[in-house]
Amino acid sequence: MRQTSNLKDSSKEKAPKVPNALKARKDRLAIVSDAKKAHILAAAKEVFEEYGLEGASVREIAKRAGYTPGAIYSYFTAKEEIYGALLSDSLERLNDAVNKSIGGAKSATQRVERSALGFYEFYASNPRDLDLGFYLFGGARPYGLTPDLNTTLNTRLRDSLLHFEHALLELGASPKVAKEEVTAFFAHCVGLLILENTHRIKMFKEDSAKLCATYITQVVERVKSVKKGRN
Amino acid sequence: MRQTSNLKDSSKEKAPKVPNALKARKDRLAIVSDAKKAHILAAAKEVFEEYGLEGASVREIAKRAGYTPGAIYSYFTAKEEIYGALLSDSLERLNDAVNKSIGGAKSATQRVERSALGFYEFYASNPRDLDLGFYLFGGARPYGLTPDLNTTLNTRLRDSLLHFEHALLELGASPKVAKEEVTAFFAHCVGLLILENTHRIKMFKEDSAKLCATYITQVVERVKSVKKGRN
Amino acid sequence: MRQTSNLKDSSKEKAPKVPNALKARKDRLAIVSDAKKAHILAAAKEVFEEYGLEGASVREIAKRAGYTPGAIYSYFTAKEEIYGALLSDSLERLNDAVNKSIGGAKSATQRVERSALGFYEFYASNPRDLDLGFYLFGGARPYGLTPDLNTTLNTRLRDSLLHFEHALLELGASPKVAKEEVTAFFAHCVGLLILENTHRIKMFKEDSAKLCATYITQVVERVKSVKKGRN
Amino acid sequence: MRQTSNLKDSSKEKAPKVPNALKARKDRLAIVSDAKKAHILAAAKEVFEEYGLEGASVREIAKRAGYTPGAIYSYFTAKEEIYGALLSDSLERLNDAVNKSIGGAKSATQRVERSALGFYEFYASNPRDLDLGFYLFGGARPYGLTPDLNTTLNTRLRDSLLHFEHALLELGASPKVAKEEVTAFFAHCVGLLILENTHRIKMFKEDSAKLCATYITQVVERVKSVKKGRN
DNA sequence: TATGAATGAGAGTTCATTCAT
DNA sequence: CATGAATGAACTCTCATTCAT
Repeated sequence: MRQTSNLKDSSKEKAPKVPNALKARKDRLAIVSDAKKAHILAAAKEVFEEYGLEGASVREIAKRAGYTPGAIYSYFTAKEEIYGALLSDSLERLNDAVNKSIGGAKSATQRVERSALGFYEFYASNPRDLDLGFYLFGGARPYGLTPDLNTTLNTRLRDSLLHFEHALLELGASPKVAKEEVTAFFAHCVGLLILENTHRIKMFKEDSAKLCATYITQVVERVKSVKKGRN
Repeated sequence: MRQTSNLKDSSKEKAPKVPNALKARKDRLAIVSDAKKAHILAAAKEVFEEYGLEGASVREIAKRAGYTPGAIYSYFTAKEEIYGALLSDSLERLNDAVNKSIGGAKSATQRVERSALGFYEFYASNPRDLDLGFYLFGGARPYGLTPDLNTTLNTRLRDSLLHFEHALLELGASPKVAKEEVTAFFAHCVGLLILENTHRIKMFKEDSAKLCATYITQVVERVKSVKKGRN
Repeated sequence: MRQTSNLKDSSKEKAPKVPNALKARKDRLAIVSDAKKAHILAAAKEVFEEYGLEGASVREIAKRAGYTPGAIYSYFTAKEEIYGALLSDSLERLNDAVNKSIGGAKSATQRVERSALGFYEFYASNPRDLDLGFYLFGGARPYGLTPDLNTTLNTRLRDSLLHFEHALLELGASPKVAKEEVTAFFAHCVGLLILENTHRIKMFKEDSAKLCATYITQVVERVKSVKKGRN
Repeated sequence: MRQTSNLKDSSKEKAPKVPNALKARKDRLAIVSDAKKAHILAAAKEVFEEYGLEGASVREIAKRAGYTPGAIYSYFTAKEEIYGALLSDSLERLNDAVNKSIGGAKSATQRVERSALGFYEFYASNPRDLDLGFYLFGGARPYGLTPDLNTTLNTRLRDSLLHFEHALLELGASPKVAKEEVTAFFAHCVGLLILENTHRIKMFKEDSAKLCATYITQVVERVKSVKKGRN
């Protein structure tokens, strides 16, 4: 969990104005608080997934975390804040996953493929995060996030696709084409994931992972062929 | 609105056993009743769109339609029935729109393009229907529709894409490929529409209608080239 | 059904002020109305029995009688009036049953036995009437009968036990003893019937009809022995 | 009120692992909670008596106890649970009353008389408990008590009459006769109490307490004379 | 007479949130 | 920090009754 932490980077601080003993105590408390917060968030994640955004109740979250409802408000000021924290954390993990996926890629083509697949696979194998992210993708009613947080979250989502865009450029796509392909890929992904995740895909009896791979291949081919054409 | 009407075609009836006056009165009442039902559904559509599936309340629907909450239950037996009626109607209009779009198509290629575009454009230009259909596409928690209705609705959705599938076959696609392309197109569409409709697409600064057209062109090319390859 | 009828005894009327034709028409209408009323009451009886006094709804009564709820109010001014009519009718039938039971009794002893058994058996074999009568016996909340009707009904109930009282006197009981025995018998009956009718009697694994017969025998013996003692 | 208490006997505890302060606080809260629960139950008892089982509303109970409706649900999970608690408590007090009544009885005859009278008098002097118990006696529609609770309550009711049955055996009655007499007495009691409690007894102008005493005397005589006959 | 529509009150229950302790 | 109690508003839905037609 990577929600904003109470912990501060304490290195390089000199001439503390607050006595060191007091400070240490504060840090200790903050660590404990963070751990409890994370515990509540884990419970909340389950509940949000099980009951949906509106169906989830603070009562249920509290129960699952082993608290009374009131206690939750020591850590979060409102139900919506919990959702914000959860979403925030989810996006961090998405970016981590994409970064890791690109890891050892040796060619531009590989970078294109792995960044795209990394994105898809994160959500395919973490359906709960798809549910959470749904608000961002547009499926759910806005949920009262602060405009600031909203912007931050959108940026982080965009970030997760930057590697893909860069790799396309590397592969020879024009900036315009790259942007178009990123958008189209994102839409395609969202569509496939939704269908897959809610078993609605069975309607068409297809395997969404395979379809995604096919789509990525097509993107690569398109970009390469256009480049070749220009040469 | 196409919900099952109380009206019956009364032309060509001779020697009525029931006095004409009575019958006429019943018809009149049925017309009024249908109109009122439609009026409530219109109000409900707004409310569902504004507040989402779970956020919408019978109270609000009633208020907007100019009724007390209890009055709604003269027309619908439960909140979910309202949603069902709305969704049902929406899918009928979707099918109408697709049929109309194919209308004067002169070639298989045109049939492919128009059936796909017809689907896309219906939702692009009727965002409220996208919201309604969302349950079917998988975005929201299931909403307690009866299994029967659920099946019916899924079938109607599938129907709206059958023209596209048939046209692909006509164009030379194998049944397998046709199915895959339908699924992929559907996913792509859903993704684009969601992004477009919730203004999330701006994030990528692209025009989703254009992207859809591009996608359709690619489908046509793919199918044609595969066919050519086989020849 | 013996609810107050619209029919009037038209014999012995001379010099009618209203033309005969009109009168005949009125009578005809009244007969139809009575029949319909009776039909509604029959439906109501079922409903009251099935759902209890408070659980019964005008909607349900109307549905079972093949009417819309509003139509009921053409025949009864309120739900409670239906109950009153039902109760009234029930008591008339109770009195009929007791009278019939005494019919061919040849001795005072037989009259005691048959009047008591007649009372018990009416309710034992018409459990629905027991439910109805329950208000009178005290089990249910008062149900808004008019004081007039209330008095009438109480009187009719009392009437049904007068034969028993008279027979006891005949058998030699003093007026005081006769009254006490009537009251005690009534209480005993009510208790047994309730237990029997609601299957609560099984708790004690006894047969209430047998217990009632036993009780009546005891009454007869008591009265006879007291008389003998006095001689 | 004897509903399951939160209080635990804390005497004789040594070396508490939980700090005493905390424990004391918990106990204090539990006492207060119990008192409040009792207070709500008292209000509920009034309301149930005034409006009957179905007429009583959670809103009214809350108002009378000085709460908002929602607050009630901190103490009871459903309206029916309130009724169950009330009935449970009532039956405990009934058993207490009967036990106390038998207290100093010196002979079998006295035990018969006192156990029966104890039963009668409990309800005669606690009319509200008669109303409550009515469901058990069969007067009202079943009220959705859990089958478990239902069984428990029936057992407790049966318990309250066991002393009477045992005393009859002691007096020389055969097991069969004892059972019959218990059942008959119970029915007689229920009948008398209902009549007395709803002032319906006035109809017969008799004193139900006197009638009950008379009935008990008769039982004793019957059992004794049968025994004598056998000797 | 009978209908269908509508009302207004009220039912039980759940909820996010607050707050004294 | 955590609790248990409490609030007040909201929820879906049902009811007896009225009334124009």
